[in-house]
Amino acid sequence: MLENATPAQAAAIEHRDGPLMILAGAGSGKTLAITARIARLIGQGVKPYNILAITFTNKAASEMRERVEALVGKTDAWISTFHAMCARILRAHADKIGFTRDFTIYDSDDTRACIKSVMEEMRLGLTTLSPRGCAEIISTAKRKMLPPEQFAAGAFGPIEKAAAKVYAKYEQALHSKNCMDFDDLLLFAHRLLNERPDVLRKYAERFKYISVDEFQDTNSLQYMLARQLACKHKNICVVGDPDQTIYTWRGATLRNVFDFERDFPGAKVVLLEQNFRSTKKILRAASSLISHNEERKEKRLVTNNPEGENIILLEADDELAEAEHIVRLVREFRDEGFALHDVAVLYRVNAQSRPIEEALLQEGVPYALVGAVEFYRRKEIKDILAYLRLVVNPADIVSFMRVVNIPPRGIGAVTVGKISDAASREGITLADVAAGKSKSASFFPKQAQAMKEFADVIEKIRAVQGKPVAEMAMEAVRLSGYQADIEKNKDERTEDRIANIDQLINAAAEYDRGEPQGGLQGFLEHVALVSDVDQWDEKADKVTLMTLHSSKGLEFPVVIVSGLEEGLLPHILTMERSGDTEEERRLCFVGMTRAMKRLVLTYANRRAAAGRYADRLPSRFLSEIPSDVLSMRRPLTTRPPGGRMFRTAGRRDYGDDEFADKTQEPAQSPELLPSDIRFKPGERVRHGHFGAGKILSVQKRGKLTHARIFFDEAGERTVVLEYANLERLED
DNA sequence: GCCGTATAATTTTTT
DNA sequence: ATTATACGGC
Repeated sequence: MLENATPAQAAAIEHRDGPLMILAGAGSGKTLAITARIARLIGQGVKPYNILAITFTNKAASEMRERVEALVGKTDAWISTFHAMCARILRAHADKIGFTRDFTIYDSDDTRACIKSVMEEMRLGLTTLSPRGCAEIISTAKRKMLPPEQFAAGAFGPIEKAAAKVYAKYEQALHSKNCMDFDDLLLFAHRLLNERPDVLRKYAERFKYISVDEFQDTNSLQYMLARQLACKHKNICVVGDPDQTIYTWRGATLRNVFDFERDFPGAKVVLLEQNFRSTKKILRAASSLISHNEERKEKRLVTNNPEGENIILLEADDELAEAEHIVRLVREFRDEGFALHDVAVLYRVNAQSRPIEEALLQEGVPYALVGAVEFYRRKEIKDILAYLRLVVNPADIVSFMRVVNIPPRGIGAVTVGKISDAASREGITLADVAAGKSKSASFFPKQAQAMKEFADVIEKIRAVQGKPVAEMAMEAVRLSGYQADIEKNKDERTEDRIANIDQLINAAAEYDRGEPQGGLQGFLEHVALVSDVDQWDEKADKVTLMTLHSSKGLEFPVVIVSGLEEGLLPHILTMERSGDTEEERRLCFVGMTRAMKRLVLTYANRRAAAGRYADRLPSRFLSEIPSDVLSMRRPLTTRPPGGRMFRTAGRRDYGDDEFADKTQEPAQSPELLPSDIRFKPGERVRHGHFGAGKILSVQKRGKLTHARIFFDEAGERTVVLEYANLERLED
């Protein structure tokens, strides 16, 4: 490998001891260099056990592992993301920070759900603060390592003050339920290493050689972790390209790059400036674009590659036409001799994939969608996983709330409220309350029965623990009633849902094969951190579709960057602050520099957003590319404005409805009604959900009795006395 | 009290 | 267009 390396690459690969920073331009072979260096260290007698390599994604981690193992054979080196590494360390030492080793990891959806339920419990008006916004504020605070009290002290304005209160309650909720969110993984790992010298010593001594890839996209907490781990041997190698910083919205900061030289005096700095990937024209276009960033250190990027073809600039009427022309171009490239797997279509937002998918489907061109609605976040997948998570951690409140009434078993919002009240009042888990262990709560017999059945389902799945995870997953699908529910309520999504569940079981079986010792706990962690099935097969002959963000670190002979429009790239939500626009430019730069031989840029004059069409202007980034490397390609065909060639979405069948109605059973009336519904106006009562109030009026309506009640906190409401289970209060 | 339907609100990128 | 919430029915 050294034979073919440039002097700069060789310097990076041959560097052995002491801190090293590789500033590597796009396509300069940085991943190759870092992999070669690790392989060389092992070849020189360094034990893989003493090596830690941090990558940005799990995919990158498994690729690096494959490359290293291809060179030196199977290894027990740690090659993973920061988050996976932290989870591994924390599992081993969970007791030292007040958790147990089977803690649950919340992804961003779980986190939001948890914050939402905390806010509801606090009866906080959702008008000032959305759960989403609150989650964002809390995450930012955590990344700055501000605990709730400190954040509260510095909170400014009503929104931050409210968020600070939620933050404190949320932390409590997570901790008491043995759960952690993504930020906690980093935070607690840092705290553990900081407060326990014995633990720090163990890892700092073990990891004699550390490398961090995509260093430009690490946040300060991650950098601190890396520094802690490198404190003993100081053999840390960081690799990055400031021009490819595209995750500042997640806390990434270039300060790490500047701090590195300060924190590791005498660090060797290697610049990789030769590009081995792209043609001269592609590189000229990308360089010209990125030179428009003002907060940037000038960096050269040169190549000995051929001049290459011009970049195709494609204008389309709307996103449907854009998609059709993309498909047409794909066929042209195939006729030129490119394989389908040579082609990638990149876009700013996942929603852009849909018209492109439809066009590819229409023309019978196979494609692979990377990312998108991540597999493990699909509804039915999360439902099944929630059952499995409850087996491992019965206190997991988010999973409990998620599936306690999925499939519907007659446990609604009010009952759920009672369950969570009882749980926090008595200090027992939600699952305990469902199993009937609460002393203080009272439920209708129907609800109590349903809860018991739910608790039994969890117990029955637990009984299969120890068997392969795939079998447990199958049991969960069956025992939960999910399978029966899907078979009963058939609709147009049924096939998809069944396919997804099959895929989940496949993924579990694959996990069982790869990690026979991992168990359910290991599988759930894998799922929480991996976010997508590692199914993207580069060898399969398919066009690849993915976001610009996910394309980082990859390369393709042919790249089509779509949607170069003002408001989309740069994205509208980033256009207010100029710094953010610079990040969008870097994002565009990342996309363009994925291309080896051919590059296509596309934009549409109109695009549907939120169901409505809006006119679009070409992106400012297009004007920053020299026109002599561009070839304009106008649409070959046009169609009437707004006209659609084929649309299947939104189609509805009404014909079957009346037959469906006949097969439906009549709704069952509750088998038991509270005996005493004789309330009169003026009486004070207590309601399970709305609290205390005064009856204004009572009115018989058919078989049921409606009462108008003024509640002290909830205001005026109408309730049905037969169902409301009111408690009479003395004046 | 739960459930189905009508209405309103919402759109970035990912560990 | 899709998804969360509000409302009314039983």
